[in-house]
Amino acid sequence: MSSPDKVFEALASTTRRRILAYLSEGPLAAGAIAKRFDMSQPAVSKHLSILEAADLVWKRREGQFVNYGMNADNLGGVLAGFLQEVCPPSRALKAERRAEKGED
Amino acid sequence: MSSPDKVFEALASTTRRRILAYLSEGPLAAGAIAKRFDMSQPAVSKHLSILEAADLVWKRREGQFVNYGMNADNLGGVLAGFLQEVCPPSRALKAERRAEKGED
DNA sequence: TAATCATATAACCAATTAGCTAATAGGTGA
DNA sequence: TCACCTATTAGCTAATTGGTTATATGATTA
Repeated sequence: MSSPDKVFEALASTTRRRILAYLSEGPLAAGAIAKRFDMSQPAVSKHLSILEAADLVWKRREGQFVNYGMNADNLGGVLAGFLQEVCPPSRALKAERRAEKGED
Repeated sequence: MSSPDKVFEALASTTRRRILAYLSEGPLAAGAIAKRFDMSQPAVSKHLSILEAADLVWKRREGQFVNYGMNADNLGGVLAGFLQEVCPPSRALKAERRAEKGED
């Protein structure tokens, strides 16, 4: 149930995009994420809650810890949907393919 | 020379994403764009300059008019680049392909 | 040159954002 | 229960954003 509005708002912050990139390597507890960033732990917590509201990450309490992980499908879906809406189809898809080349 | 930072900042505004979608149908003069949106002409002008700074649109003066058009390649490139950086590759690309299906 | 049309810039305002520290809540284990 | 650790929420501030109206710039035409 994540609106494109929330996703793009979430992605507008460089810090949040870096958190996502960091999470792409695998799930982590909130504190472990905070340690990597040069800001207070509450600040990171707020960023995580914005990412969660956009459904870009999931969250699961495990004992004292709260683990976060990426929702890659949702991110890909929203961005691809936007590209489809906004790009003259042929050119847009070519650009994606160019970036894909060789992967997978 | 458009940084991802500027692109994501530009895309953070719903109004700007709507302007892009509108421009995807073809180039238009600033005034023609402004008429479609329920806000003042200066406000739209400012949005256009932010889109231009992110290199998401081009701008060309023609007589009294200033025409704007999309830079679809740059948009696609930045978003695809980000997906590559942030998504566990296999899943991310599958999501893009799902959205592409049938197009082109 | 003066009048007019199309855009952009300036100056301002209200609302939002991103950070901080301090306080609170949730969970573990002596 | 108490002490301790982890994480979130509250309350604050400074900076940024997105809009406004008024003014300035640039191009055309009489």
